[in-house]
Amino acid sequence: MVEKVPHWADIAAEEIINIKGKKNVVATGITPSGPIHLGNLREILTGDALYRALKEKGAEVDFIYIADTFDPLRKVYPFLPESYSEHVGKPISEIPDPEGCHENYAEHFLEPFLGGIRVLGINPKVIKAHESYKNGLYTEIIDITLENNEKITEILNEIAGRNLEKDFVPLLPKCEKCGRLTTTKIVSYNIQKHQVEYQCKCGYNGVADYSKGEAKLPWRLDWPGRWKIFGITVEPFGKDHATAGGSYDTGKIITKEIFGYEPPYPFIYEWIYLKGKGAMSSSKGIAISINEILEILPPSWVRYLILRYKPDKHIDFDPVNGYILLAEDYERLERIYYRLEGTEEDWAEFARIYELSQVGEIPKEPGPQVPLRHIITLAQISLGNEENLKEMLIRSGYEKELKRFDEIIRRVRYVERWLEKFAPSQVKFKLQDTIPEIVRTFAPREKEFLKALAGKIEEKDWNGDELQNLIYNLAQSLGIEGKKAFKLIYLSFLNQDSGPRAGYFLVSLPKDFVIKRLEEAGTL
RNA sequence: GAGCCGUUAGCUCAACUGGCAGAGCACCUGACUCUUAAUCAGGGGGUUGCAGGUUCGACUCCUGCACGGCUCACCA
Repeated sequence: MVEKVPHWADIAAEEIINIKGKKNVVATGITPSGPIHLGNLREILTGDALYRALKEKGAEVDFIYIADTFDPLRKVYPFLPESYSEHVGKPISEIPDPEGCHENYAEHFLEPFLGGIRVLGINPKVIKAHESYKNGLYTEIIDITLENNEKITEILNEIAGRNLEKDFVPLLPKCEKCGRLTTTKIVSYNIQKHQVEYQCKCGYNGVADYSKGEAKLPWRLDWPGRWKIFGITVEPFGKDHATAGGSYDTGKIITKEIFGYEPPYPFIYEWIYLKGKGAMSSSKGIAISINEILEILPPSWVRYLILRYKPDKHIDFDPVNGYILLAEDYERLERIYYRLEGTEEDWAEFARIYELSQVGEIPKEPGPQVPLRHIITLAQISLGNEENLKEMLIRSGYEKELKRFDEIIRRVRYVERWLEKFAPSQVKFKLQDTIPEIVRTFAPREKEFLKALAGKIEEKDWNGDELQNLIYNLAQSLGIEGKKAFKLIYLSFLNQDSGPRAGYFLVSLPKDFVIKRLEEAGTL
Protein backbone atom coordinates (compact mmCIF):
# COMPACT_ATOMS: atom_id res chain seq x y z
CA MET A 1 0.00 0.00 0.00
CA VAL A 2 1.57 3.24 -1.06
CA GLU A 3 0.85 6.59 0.46
CA LYS A 4 -0.79 9.19 -1.77
CA VAL A 5 1.42 12.18 -2.42
CA PRO A 6 -0.40 15.17 -0.92
CA HIS A 7 -1.81 17.85 -3.19
CA TRP A 8 -1.01 21.49 -2.50
CA ALA A 9 -4.48 21.87 -1.06
CA ASP A 10 -3.72 19.12 1.47
CA ILE A 11 -0.50 20.77 2.55
CA ALA A 12 -2.22 24.13 2.89
CA ALA A 13 -5.11 22.54 4.81
CA GLU A 14 -2.73 21.10 7.33
CA GLU A 15 -1.08 24.44 7.83
CA ILE A 16 -4.44 26.16 8.15
CA ILE A 17 -5.53 23.75 10.86
CA ASN A 18 -2.27 24.40 12.71
CA ILE A 19 -2.76 28.14 12.58
CA LYS A 20 -6.52 28.58 12.67
CA GLY A 21 -7.71 25.44 14.34
CA LYS A 22 -10.37 23.01 13.23
CA LYS A 23 -13.19 25.46 12.67
CA ASN A 24 -12.95 27.32 9.41
CA VAL A 25 -14.84 29.45 6.94
CA VAL A 26 -13.41 29.53 3.45
CA ALA A 27 -14.55 32.57 1.49
CA THR A 28 -14.27 33.60 -2.11
CA GLY A 29 -15.65 36.59 -3.92
CA ILE A 30 -16.00 37.73 -7.49
CA THR A 31 -17.79 40.77 -8.82
CA PRO A 32 -20.36 39.85 -11.43
CA SER A 33 -19.77 42.97 -13.48
CA GLY A 34 -19.24 41.06 -16.71
CA PRO A 35 -19.06 37.52 -18.03
CA ILE A 36 -17.23 35.48 -15.41
CA HIS A 37 -14.31 33.77 -17.07
CA LEU A 38 -11.90 30.91 -16.58
CA GLY A 39 -9.47 33.19 -14.72
CA ASN A 40 -12.11 34.02 -12.15
CA LEU A 41 -12.90 30.36 -11.89
CA ARG A 42 -9.46 29.76 -10.43
CA GLU A 43 -10.46 31.67 -7.33
CA ILE A 44 -13.52 29.65 -6.55
CA LEU A 45 -11.94 26.36 -7.55
CA THR A 46 -8.96 27.09 -5.31
CA GLY A 47 -11.41 27.77 -2.50
CA ASP A 48 -13.23 24.54 -3.25
CA ALA A 49 -10.00 22.52 -3.17
CA LEU A 50 -9.09 24.02 0.21
CA TYR A 51 -12.62 23.40 1.46
CA ARG A 52 -12.51 19.75 0.46
CA ALA A 53 -9.01 19.21 1.80
CA LEU A 54 -9.95 20.78 5.14
CA LYS A 55 -13.07 18.69 5.39
CA GLU A 56 -11.17 15.51 4.70
CA LYS A 57 -8.78 16.37 7.51
CA GLY A 58 -11.73 16.48 9.85
CA ALA A 59 -12.11 20.24 10.07
CA GLU A 60 -15.51 21.78 10.54
CA VAL A 61 -15.67 24.04 7.55
CA ASP A 62 -18.07 26.30 5.69
CA PHE A 63 -17.56 27.51 2.17
CA ILE A 64 -19.07 30.81 1.13
CA TYR A 65 -19.10 32.81 -2.05
CA ILE A 66 -19.76 36.49 -1.73
CA ALA A 67 -21.08 38.08 -4.88
CA ASP A 68 -20.21 41.75 -4.93
CA THR A 69 -23.58 42.76 -6.25
CA PHE A 70 -23.46 46.12 -4.50
CA ASP A 71 -20.36 47.34 -6.30
CA PRO A 72 -20.83 50.32 -8.57
CA LEU A 73 -20.52 49.89 -12.32
CA ARG A 74 -17.08 51.26 -13.07
CA LYS A 75 -17.39 52.12 -16.71
CA VAL A 76 -19.16 51.26 -19.91
CA TYR A 77 -17.50 47.96 -20.79
CA PRO A 78 -16.99 47.09 -24.46
CA PHE A 79 -19.84 44.59 -24.31
CA LEU A 80 -22.31 47.23 -23.10
CA PRO A 81 -24.35 49.70 -25.14
CA GLU A 82 -23.23 53.31 -25.00
CA SER A 83 -26.47 54.17 -23.21
CA TYR A 84 -25.05 52.48 -20.10
CA SER A 85 -22.98 55.55 -19.39
CA GLU A 86 -25.92 56.84 -17.38
CA HIS A 87 -25.57 53.81 -15.08
CA VAL A 88 -21.90 54.23 -14.29
CA GLY A 89 -21.57 54.61 -10.53
CA LYS A 90 -24.78 52.81 -9.63
CA PRO A 91 -24.72 49.45 -7.83
CA ILE A 92 -24.86 46.64 -10.35
CA SER A 93 -27.80 45.14 -8.50
CA GLU A 94 -29.78 48.27 -9.36
CA ILE A 95 -28.97 48.52 -13.05
CA PRO A 96 -31.13 46.86 -15.70
CA ASP A 97 -29.92 43.69 -17.34
CA PRO A 98 -28.28 44.67 -20.64
CA GLU A 99 -30.08 41.82 -22.36
CA GLY A 100 -33.29 42.09 -20.41
CA CYS A 101 -33.43 38.46 -19.34
CA HIS A 102 -32.73 38.83 -15.62
CA GLU A 103 -33.93 40.92 -12.75
CA ASN A 104 -30.87 43.15 -12.88
CA TYR A 105 -27.36 43.57 -14.23
CA ALA A 106 -25.61 41.60 -11.49
CA GLU A 107 -28.04 38.70 -11.76
CA HIS A 108 -27.46 38.50 -15.49
CA PHE A 109 -23.83 37.54 -14.99
CA LEU A 110 -24.21 35.82 -11.66
CA GLU A 111 -26.85 33.30 -12.64
CA PRO A 112 -24.89 31.55 -15.43
CA PHE A 113 -21.79 31.58 -13.26
CA LEU A 114 -23.57 29.87 -10.40
CA GLY A 115 -24.96 27.35 -12.85
CA GLY A 116 -21.45 26.71 -14.10
CA ILE A 117 -19.89 26.15 -10.72
CA ARG A 118 -22.66 23.74 -9.75
CA VAL A 119 -21.80 21.69 -12.82
CA LEU A 120 -18.23 21.68 -11.54
CA GLY A 121 -19.33 20.31 -8.20
CA ILE A 122 -18.71 23.54 -6.33
CA ASN A 123 -21.47 24.33 -3.88
CA PRO A 124 -20.67 27.31 -1.70
CA LYS A 125 -23.26 29.18 0.26
CA VAL A 126 -24.01 32.20 -1.93
CA ILE A 127 -24.17 35.58 -0.28
CA LYS A 128 -25.19 38.63 -2.25
CA ALA A 129 -23.51 41.74 -0.97
CA HIS A 130 -26.40 44.12 -1.65
CA GLU A 131 -28.64 41.94 0.50
CA SER A 132 -26.10 41.87 3.32
CA TYR A 133 -26.04 45.66 3.30
CA LYS A 134 -29.85 45.94 3.16
CA ASN A 135 -30.24 43.47 5.99
CA GLY A 136 -27.98 45.50 8.22
CA LEU A 137 -25.16 42.98 8.50
CA TYR A 138 -22.66 45.74 7.89
CA THR A 139 -24.17 48.24 10.32
CA GLU A 140 -21.87 47.53 13.22
CA ILE A 141 -18.80 47.50 10.98
CA ILE A 142 -19.79 50.86 9.52
CA ASP A 143 -20.34 52.25 13.03
CA ILE A 144 -16.82 51.20 13.97
CA THR A 145 -15.46 52.55 10.72
CA LEU A 146 -16.97 55.96 11.32
CA GLU A 147 -15.83 56.01 14.93
CA ASN A 148 -12.28 55.27 13.81
CA ASN A 149 -12.39 57.41 10.76
CA GLU A 150 -9.15 59.24 11.43
CA LYS A 151 -7.17 56.19 12.37
CA ILE A 152 -8.31 54.38 9.25
CA THR A 153 -7.33 57.34 7.12
CA GLU A 154 -3.92 57.24 8.72
CA ILE A 155 -3.53 53.53 7.99
CA LEU A 156 -4.52 53.99 4.37
CA ASN A 157 -2.13 56.89 3.99
CA GLU A 158 0.71 55.05 5.61
CA ILE A 159 0.35 51.54 4.25
CA ALA A 160 -1.11 52.24 0.86
CA GLY A 161 0.76 55.47 0.33
CA ARG A 162 -2.42 57.42 -0.11
CA ASN A 163 -2.79 61.10 0.28
CA LEU A 164 -6.18 61.31 1.90
CA GLU A 165 -7.45 64.45 3.55
CA LYS A 166 -8.18 64.50 7.27
CA ASP A 167 -11.90 64.79 6.62
CA PHE A 168 -11.96 61.71 4.40
CA VAL A 169 -14.77 59.36 5.33
CA PRO A 170 -14.50 55.80 4.01
CA LEU A 171 -18.14 55.30 3.18
CA LEU A 172 -20.08 55.71 -0.05
CA PRO A 173 -23.66 56.85 0.47
CA LYS A 174 -26.00 56.14 -2.37
CA CYS A 175 -27.66 59.24 -3.76
CA GLU A 176 -31.38 58.94 -3.28
CA LYS A 177 -32.01 60.95 -6.42
CA CYS A 178 -29.56 59.63 -9.04
CA GLY A 179 -28.76 56.25 -7.47
CA ARG A 180 -24.98 56.56 -7.69
CA LEU A 181 -22.48 55.55 -5.03
CA THR A 182 -19.52 57.28 -6.55
CA THR A 183 -20.68 60.86 -6.80
CA THR A 184 -21.55 61.61 -3.19
CA LYS A 185 -19.52 63.40 -0.58
CA ILE A 186 -20.23 63.04 3.11
CA VAL A 187 -20.96 66.26 4.98
CA SER A 188 -21.67 64.86 8.41
CA TYR A 189 -22.68 61.66 10.13
CA ASN A 190 -24.58 60.42 13.14
CA ILE A 191 -23.48 57.04 14.39
CA GLN A 192 -26.39 56.64 16.84
CA LYS A 193 -28.90 57.05 14.03
CA HIS A 194 -26.72 55.26 11.46
CA GLN A 195 -27.17 58.23 9.20
CA VAL A 196 -24.90 60.20 6.94
CA GLU A 197 -25.64 63.50 5.33
CA TYR A 198 -24.25 63.88 1.83
CA GLN A 199 -24.04 66.13 -1.19
CA CYS A 200 -24.23 64.56 -4.61
CA LYS A 201 -22.70 65.88 -7.79
CA CYS A 202 -26.12 65.61 -9.36
CA GLY A 203 -27.12 68.52 -7.17
CA TYR A 204 -29.11 66.57 -4.62
CA ASN A 205 -28.42 66.80 -0.90
CA GLY A 206 -29.76 64.07 1.30
CA VAL A 207 -29.45 61.68 4.21
CA ALA A 208 -28.62 57.99 3.89
CA ASP A 209 -29.33 55.31 6.49
CA TYR A 210 -26.49 52.83 6.26
CA SER A 211 -28.27 50.27 8.38
CA LYS A 212 -30.70 49.87 5.51
CA GLY A 213 -28.26 49.46 2.69
CA GLU A 214 -28.17 53.08 1.62
CA ALA A 215 -24.39 53.24 1.72
CA LYS A 216 -21.49 50.98 0.87
CA LEU A 217 -18.01 50.62 2.27
CA PRO A 218 -15.20 51.04 -0.21
CA TRP A 219 -13.32 47.86 -1.02
CA ARG A 220 -10.48 48.51 1.39
CA LEU A 221 -12.95 48.50 4.28
CA ASP A 222 -15.56 46.20 2.85
CA TRP A 223 -13.11 43.33 2.63
CA PRO A 224 -11.81 43.34 6.20
CA GLY A 225 -15.34 44.08 7.33
CA ARG A 226 -16.72 40.96 5.76
CA TRP A 227 -13.97 38.86 7.37
CA LYS A 228 -15.39 39.71 10.73
CA ILE A 229 -19.06 39.63 9.73
CA PHE A 230 -18.84 36.14 8.27
CA GLY A 231 -16.08 34.79 10.50
CA ILE A 232 -13.83 34.16 7.52
CA THR A 233 -10.61 32.29 8.29
CA VAL A 234 -9.34 31.32 4.84
CA GLU A 235 -9.53 33.27 1.64
CA PRO A 236 -7.92 32.74 -1.75
CA PHE A 237 -7.36 35.92 -3.71
CA GLY A 238 -5.61 37.07 -6.82
CA LYS A 239 -2.10 38.39 -6.81
CA ASP A 240 -3.43 41.88 -7.46
CA HIS A 241 -4.49 42.11 -3.82
CA ALA A 242 -1.32 40.58 -2.50
CA THR A 243 0.99 43.40 -3.45
CA ALA A 244 2.70 45.57 -0.86
CA GLY A 245 0.34 48.38 0.02
CA GLY A 246 -2.49 46.45 -1.59
CA SER A 247 -5.81 45.70 -0.05
CA TYR A 248 -4.66 42.66 1.92
CA ASP A 249 -1.91 44.73 3.50
CA THR A 250 -4.26 47.45 4.64
CA GLY A 251 -7.03 44.97 5.35
CA LYS A 252 -5.03 42.93 7.80
CA ILE A 253 -4.05 46.01 9.80
CA ILE A 254 -7.58 47.38 9.77
CA THR A 255 -9.16 44.13 10.84
CA LYS A 256 -6.69 43.66 13.69
CA GLU A 257 -6.50 47.20 14.99
CA ILE A 258 -9.95 48.54 14.22
CA PHE A 259 -12.32 45.59 14.03
CA GLY A 260 -10.52 43.37 16.51
CA TYR A 261 -10.47 40.35 14.20
CA GLU A 262 -7.63 38.20 12.89
CA PRO A 263 -7.13 38.33 9.12
CA PRO A 264 -7.87 35.13 7.22
CA TYR A 265 -5.17 32.78 6.06
CA PRO A 266 -4.21 34.29 2.73
CA PHE A 267 -3.95 32.04 -0.26
CA ILE A 268 -2.61 33.81 -3.31
CA TYR A 269 -3.13 32.57 -6.82
CA GLU A 270 -1.76 33.65 -10.20
CA TRP A 271 -3.70 34.64 -13.30
CA ILE A 272 -4.76 32.45 -16.12
CA TYR A 273 -3.55 33.64 -19.51
CA LEU A 274 -4.97 32.85 -22.85
CA LYS A 275 -2.08 31.48 -24.87
CA GLY A 276 -0.59 34.22 -26.98
CA LYS A 277 -3.12 36.84 -25.93
CA GLY A 278 -2.34 37.76 -22.36
CA ALA A 279 -4.19 37.78 -19.08
CA MET A 280 -7.83 36.93 -19.26
CA SER A 281 -10.02 39.90 -18.95
CA SER A 282 -13.66 40.18 -19.90
CA SER A 283 -13.39 43.88 -20.46
CA LYS A 284 -10.58 43.42 -22.96
CA GLY A 285 -12.47 40.69 -24.76
CA ILE A 286 -9.72 38.12 -24.18
CA ALA A 287 -11.54 35.67 -22.04
CA ILE A 288 -13.19 32.33 -22.22
CA SER A 289 -16.26 32.33 -20.07
CA ILE A 290 -16.95 29.46 -17.74
CA ASN A 291 -19.84 28.36 -19.85
CA GLU A 292 -17.74 28.36 -22.98
CA ILE A 293 -15.19 26.15 -21.31
CA LEU A 294 -17.90 23.81 -20.09
CA GLU A 295 -19.10 23.45 -23.65
CA ILE A 296 -15.79 22.01 -24.77
CA LEU A 297 -14.58 20.04 -21.74
CA PRO A 298 -16.12 17.66 -19.21
CA PRO A 299 -16.30 19.33 -15.78
CA SER A 300 -13.73 17.10 -14.14
CA TRP A 301 -11.28 17.99 -16.90
CA VAL A 302 -11.84 21.66 -16.18
CA ARG A 303 -11.14 21.08 -12.51
CA TYR A 304 -7.99 19.19 -13.45
CA LEU A 305 -6.88 21.93 -15.81
CA ILE A 306 -6.73 24.38 -12.92
CA LEU A 307 -6.00 22.24 -9.87
CA ARG A 308 -3.06 20.42 -11.42
CA TYR A 309 -0.94 23.55 -11.20
CA LYS A 310 0.22 25.12 -8.01
CA PRO A 311 -1.59 28.39 -7.38
CA ASP A 312 1.54 30.49 -7.68
CA LYS A 313 2.13 29.34 -11.24
CA HIS A 314 0.44 31.26 -13.93
CA ILE A 315 -1.51 29.08 -16.33
CA ASP A 316 -1.24 29.52 -20.06
CA PHE A 317 -4.40 28.04 -21.40
CA ASP A 318 -4.24 27.12 -25.04
CA PRO A 319 -7.65 26.07 -26.29
CA VAL A 320 -6.27 25.44 -29.76
CA ASN A 321 -3.27 23.15 -29.40
CA GLY A 322 -3.49 22.50 -25.68
CA TYR A 323 -6.88 20.84 -25.92
CA ILE A 324 -5.70 17.45 -27.14
CA LEU A 325 -2.74 17.52 -24.76
CA LEU A 326 -5.03 18.19 -21.83
CA ALA A 327 -7.26 15.36 -22.94
CA GLU A 328 -4.37 12.95 -23.19
CA ASP A 329 -3.05 13.97 -19.80
CA TYR A 330 -6.43 13.47 -18.21
CA GLU A 331 -6.98 10.16 -19.93
CA ARG A 332 -3.63 8.94 -18.69
CA LEU A 333 -4.41 10.22 -15.18
CA GLU A 334 -7.62 8.24 -15.23
CA ARG A 335 -5.95 5.07 -16.44
CA ILE A 336 -3.36 5.35 -13.71
CA TYR A 337 -5.99 5.92 -11.03
CA TYR A 338 -7.92 2.83 -12.04
CA ARG A 339 -4.67 0.91 -12.43
CA LEU A 340 -5.07 0.30 -16.14
CA GLU A 341 -1.59 1.69 -16.55
CA GLY A 342 1.50 2.69 -14.59
CA THR A 343 3.18 1.64 -11.39
CA GLU A 344 2.13 1.98 -7.78
CA GLU A 345 4.41 5.01 -7.56
CA ASP A 346 2.55 6.59 -10.44
CA TRP A 347 -0.69 5.87 -8.65
CA ALA A 348 0.55 7.48 -5.46
CA GLU A 349 1.66 10.53 -7.34
CA PHE A 350 -1.56 11.08 -9.25
CA ALA A 351 -4.29 9.77 -6.98
CA ARG A 352 -4.95 13.01 -5.13
CA ILE A 353 -5.19 15.22 -8.15
CA TYR A 354 -7.58 12.71 -9.68
CA GLU A 355 -9.76 12.75 -6.59
CA LEU A 356 -9.82 16.52 -6.38
CA SER A 357 -10.69 16.74 -10.05
CA GLN A 358 -13.88 14.79 -9.57
CA VAL A 359 -17.14 16.68 -9.48
CA GLY A 360 -18.75 14.59 -6.77
CA GLU A 361 -18.22 11.09 -5.50
CA ILE A 362 -15.26 9.34 -7.06
CA PRO A 363 -16.61 7.09 -9.80
CA LYS A 364 -16.24 3.36 -9.30
CA GLU A 365 -15.08 2.95 -12.87
CA PRO A 366 -13.15 5.03 -15.35
CA GLY A 367 -14.99 6.86 -18.08
CA PRO A 368 -15.25 5.44 -21.56
CA GLN A 369 -11.84 4.37 -22.82
CA VAL A 370 -12.17 5.98 -26.21
CA PRO A 371 -9.36 8.47 -26.70
CA LEU A 372 -10.50 11.99 -27.42
CA ARG A 373 -8.28 11.89 -30.46
CA HIS A 374 -10.44 9.16 -31.88
CA ILE A 375 -13.60 10.98 -30.89
CA ILE A 376 -12.37 13.96 -32.87
CA THR A 377 -12.33 11.75 -35.93
CA LEU A 378 -15.64 10.08 -35.17
CA ALA A 379 -17.38 13.35 -34.49
CA GLN A 380 -16.45 14.58 -37.92
CA ILE A 381 -17.52 11.52 -39.85
CA SER A 382 -20.64 10.61 -37.92
CA LEU A 383 -22.07 14.05 -38.58
CA GLY A 384 -23.77 14.04 -35.21
CA ASN A 385 -25.85 10.94 -35.96
CA GLU A 386 -25.96 8.62 -32.97
CA GLU A 387 -26.65 5.45 -34.90
CA ASN A 388 -23.72 6.12 -37.19
CA LEU A 389 -21.61 6.78 -34.19
CA LYS A 390 -22.56 3.55 -32.53
CA GLU A 391 -21.66 1.56 -35.62
CA MET A 392 -18.40 3.40 -36.02
CA LEU A 393 -17.44 2.63 -32.45
CA ILE A 394 -18.12 -1.04 -33.03
CA ARG A 395 -16.27 -1.06 -36.32
CA SER A 396 -13.29 0.69 -34.84
CA GLY A 397 -13.02 -1.78 -31.99
CA TYR A 398 -14.70 0.03 -29.11
CA GLU A 399 -17.75 -2.19 -28.79
CA LYS A 400 -17.29 -2.79 -25.11
CA GLU A 401 -17.35 0.93 -24.43
CA LEU A 402 -20.93 1.13 -25.70
CA LYS A 403 -22.18 0.62 -22.18
CA ARG A 404 -20.98 4.18 -21.61
CA PHE A 405 -22.55 5.44 -24.79
CA ASP A 406 -24.24 8.41 -23.09
CA GLU A 407 -20.90 9.70 -21.92
CA ILE A 408 -19.38 9.14 -25.34
CA ILE A 409 -22.17 11.19 -26.90
CA ARG A 410 -21.42 13.95 -24.43
CA ARG A 411 -17.78 13.87 -25.44
CA VAL A 412 -18.78 14.10 -29.06
CA ARG A 413 -20.75 17.23 -28.25
CA TYR A 414 -17.77 18.76 -26.48
CA VAL A 415 -15.57 17.98 -29.43
CA GLU A 416 -18.08 19.40 -31.91
CA ARG A 417 -18.07 22.71 -30.08
CA TRP A 418 -14.31 22.71 -29.93
CA LEU A 419 -14.02 21.97 -33.64
CA GLU A 420 -16.37 24.83 -34.32
CA LYS A 421 -14.64 27.38 -32.13
CA PHE A 422 -11.02 26.51 -31.51
CA ALA A 423 -9.64 23.54 -33.40
CA PRO A 424 -6.56 24.03 -35.58
CA SER A 425 -7.04 23.28 -39.24
CA GLN A 426 -4.80 20.17 -39.16
CA VAL A 427 -7.36 18.19 -37.22
CA LYS A 428 -10.38 19.36 -39.12
CA PHE A 429 -11.80 17.64 -42.13
CA LYS A 430 -15.08 17.29 -43.86
CA LEU A 431 -16.33 14.15 -45.47
CA GLN A 432 -17.20 15.15 -49.04
CA ASP A 433 -20.78 14.34 -50.05
CA THR A 434 -19.82 14.07 -53.67
CA ILE A 435 -16.59 12.98 -55.20
CA PRO A 436 -14.02 15.79 -55.32
CA GLU A 437 -13.05 17.08 -58.76
CA ILE A 438 -9.37 16.55 -58.08
CA VAL A 439 -9.88 12.80 -58.41
CA ARG A 440 -10.07 13.33 -62.20
CA THR A 441 -6.39 14.16 -62.20
CA PHE A 442 -5.33 10.80 -60.74
CA ALA A 443 -3.16 8.63 -62.97
CA PRO A 444 -4.75 5.47 -64.43
CA ARG A 445 -2.66 3.25 -62.20
CA GLU A 446 -3.79 5.21 -59.15
CA LYS A 447 -7.40 4.77 -60.15
CA GLU A 448 -6.78 1.05 -60.57
CA PHE A 449 -5.55 0.95 -57.03
CA LEU A 450 -8.68 2.58 -55.67
CA LYS A 451 -10.90 0.24 -57.65
CA ALA A 452 -8.94 -2.77 -56.43
CA LEU A 453 -9.24 -1.53 -52.88
CA ALA A 454 -13.00 -1.35 -53.24
CA GLY A 455 -13.04 -4.96 -54.37
CA LYS A 456 -10.95 -6.09 -51.43
CA ILE A 457 -13.03 -4.22 -48.92
CA GLU A 458 -16.13 -5.91 -50.23
CA GLU A 459 -14.68 -9.34 -49.53
CA LYS A 460 -15.02 -9.35 -45.77
CA ASP A 461 -15.46 -7.26 -42.63
CA TRP A 462 -12.17 -5.69 -41.81
CA ASN A 463 -10.99 -4.15 -38.62
CA GLY A 464 -8.99 -0.96 -38.57
CA ASP A 465 -5.60 -2.59 -38.30
CA GLU A 466 -6.24 -5.07 -41.04
CA LEU A 467 -7.52 -2.44 -43.36
CA GLN A 468 -4.55 -0.28 -42.62
CA ASN A 469 -2.29 -3.15 -43.66
CA LEU A 470 -4.39 -3.97 -46.66
CA ILE A 471 -4.09 -0.46 -48.02
CA TYR A 472 -0.37 -0.48 -47.64
CA ASN A 473 0.15 -3.93 -49.12
CA LEU A 474 -2.19 -3.39 -51.99
CA ALA A 475 -0.46 -0.17 -52.89
CA GLN A 476 2.92 -1.86 -52.78
CA SER A 477 1.80 -4.68 -55.00
CA LEU A 478 0.56 -2.19 -57.58
CA GLY A 479 3.78 -0.23 -57.41
CA ILE A 480 2.34 2.76 -55.63
CA GLU A 481 4.26 4.32 -52.79
CA GLY A 482 2.54 3.97 -49.41
CA LYS A 483 2.46 7.64 -48.78
CA LYS A 484 0.88 8.31 -52.15
CA ALA A 485 -1.76 5.64 -51.61
CA PHE A 486 -2.99 7.28 -48.44
CA LYS A 487 -3.03 10.63 -50.08
CA LEU A 488 -5.26 9.30 -52.84
CA ILE A 489 -7.70 8.05 -50.25
CA TYR A 490 -7.77 11.33 -48.35
CA LEU A 491 -8.32 13.26 -51.53
CA SER A 492 -11.17 11.00 -52.57
CA PHE A 493 -13.01 11.26 -49.29
CA LEU A 494 -11.93 14.53 -47.74
CA ASN A 495 -10.54 16.56 -50.61
CA GLN A 496 -7.35 17.14 -48.64
CA ASP A 497 -3.85 15.64 -48.50
CA SER A 498 -3.95 14.08 -45.10
CA GLY A 499 -6.44 12.88 -42.57
CA PRO A 500 -7.13 10.52 -39.70
CA ARG A 501 -5.43 7.16 -39.75
CA ALA A 502 -6.81 5.69 -42.94
CA GLY A 503 -7.62 2.11 -41.93
CA TYR A 504 -9.54 3.18 -38.87
CA PHE A 505 -11.10 6.02 -40.73
CA LEU A 506 -12.48 3.88 -43.56
CA VAL A 507 -13.58 1.15 -41.24
CA SER A 508 -15.58 3.69 -39.26
CA LEU A 509 -17.54 4.73 -42.34
CA PRO A 510 -20.49 2.77 -43.71
CA LYS A 511 -19.06 0.02 -45.88
CA ASP A 512 -21.38 0.63 -48.83
CA PHE A 513 -20.42 4.23 -48.93
CA VAL A 514 -16.72 3.44 -48.91
CA ILE A 515 -17.00 0.91 -51.71
CA LYS A 516 -19.16 3.18 -53.81
CA ARG A 517 -16.81 6.11 -53.42
CA LEU A 518 -13.71 4.06 -54.21
CA GLU A 519 -15.30 2.56 -57.30
CA GLU A 520 -16.45 5.92 -58.44
CA ALA A 521 -12.99 7.34 -57.96
CA GLY A 522 -11.54 4.41 -59.83
CA THR A 523 -13.69 4.93 -62.89
CA LEU A 524 -13.94 8.70 -63.06
C1' G B 1 10.36 54.54 -7.75
C1' A B 2 8.48 50.57 -4.15
C1' G B 3 6.94 45.72 -3.70
C1' C B 4 4.74 40.69 -4.79
C1' C B 5 5.06 36.16 -7.81
C1' G B 6 7.66 33.36 -11.31
C1' U B 7 12.42 31.52 -13.89
C1' U B 8 14.07 23.50 -13.45
C1' A B 9 15.15 19.09 -20.36
C1' G B 10 13.11 21.86 -26.96
C1' C B 11 7.66 22.61 -24.71
C1' U B 12 4.18 22.09 -20.27
C1' C B 13 5.24 21.13 -15.44
C1' A B 14 6.88 17.81 -10.70
C1' A B 15 10.49 17.37 -6.74
C1' C B 16 6.06 17.58 1.35
C1' U B 17 9.40 20.78 6.36
C1' G B 18 17.35 21.36 2.86
C1' G B 19 18.99 14.73 1.53
C1' C B 20 20.67 10.65 -5.35
C1' A B 21 17.01 16.55 -10.28
C1' G B 22 11.92 13.52 -12.41
C1' A B 23 7.27 12.85 -15.63
C1' G B 24 4.24 13.89 -20.03
C1' C B 25 4.64 15.81 -24.83
C1' A B 26 8.28 16.66 -28.65
C1' C B 27 12.80 14.54 -30.66
C1' C B 28 16.14 10.26 -32.17
C1' U B 29 16.75 4.78 -32.95
C1' G B 30 14.53 0.11 -33.62
C1' A B 31 10.14 -3.18 -34.31
C1' C B 32 5.31 -4.35 -36.28
C1' U B 33 5.94 -6.54 -44.69
C1' C B 34 3.00 -0.49 -42.55
C1' U B 35 2.04 6.39 -44.56
C1' U B 36 -0.40 10.02 -40.87
C1' A B 37 -2.07 12.88 -35.90
C1' A B 38 -1.46 4.87 -34.47
C1' U B 39 0.97 0.86 -31.29
C1' C B 40 5.27 -1.45 -28.91
C1' A B 41 10.55 -1.37 -27.25
C1' G B 42 14.77 1.53 -26.36
C1' G B 43 17.62 6.27 -26.31
C1' G B 44 19.72 11.17 -26.12
C1' G B 45 18.96 15.16 -23.59
C1' G B 46 20.24 19.67 -17.26
C1' U B 47 26.24 24.34 -14.59
C1' U B 48 17.90 24.05 -11.77
C1' G B 49 18.18 32.43 -15.12
C1' C B 50 23.28 34.78 -13.45
C1' A B 51 26.92 35.94 -9.35
C1' G B 52 28.08 35.29 -4.39
C1' G B 53 26.96 33.41 0.72
C1' U B 54 25.22 29.81 4.79
C1' U B 55 25.57 24.29 5.24
C1' C B 56 28.46 17.78 5.75
C1' G B 57 24.83 18.63 1.89
C1' A B 58 21.04 23.94 -1.74
C1' C B 59 16.04 23.58 -7.13
C1' U B 60 14.89 24.42 -1.82
C1' C B 61 17.55 29.15 2.93
C1' C B 62 20.19 34.43 2.65
C1' U B 63 22.22 38.78 -0.45
C1' G B 64 22.73 41.11 -5.15
C1' C B 65 21.63 41.19 -10.43
C1' A B 66 18.91 39.87 -15.08
C1' C B 67 14.44 38.54 -17.56
C1' G B 68 8.96 37.79 -17.57
C1' G B 69 4.20 38.81 -15.24
C1' C B 70 1.45 41.74 -11.81
C1' U B 71 0.27 45.56 -8.35
C1' C B 72 0.86 50.06 -5.55
C1' A B 73 -6.09 54.72 -7.24
C1' C B 74 -12.95 54.88 -2.91
C1' C B 75 -10.54 49.71 -8.55
C1' A B 76 -11.08 42.24 -8.00
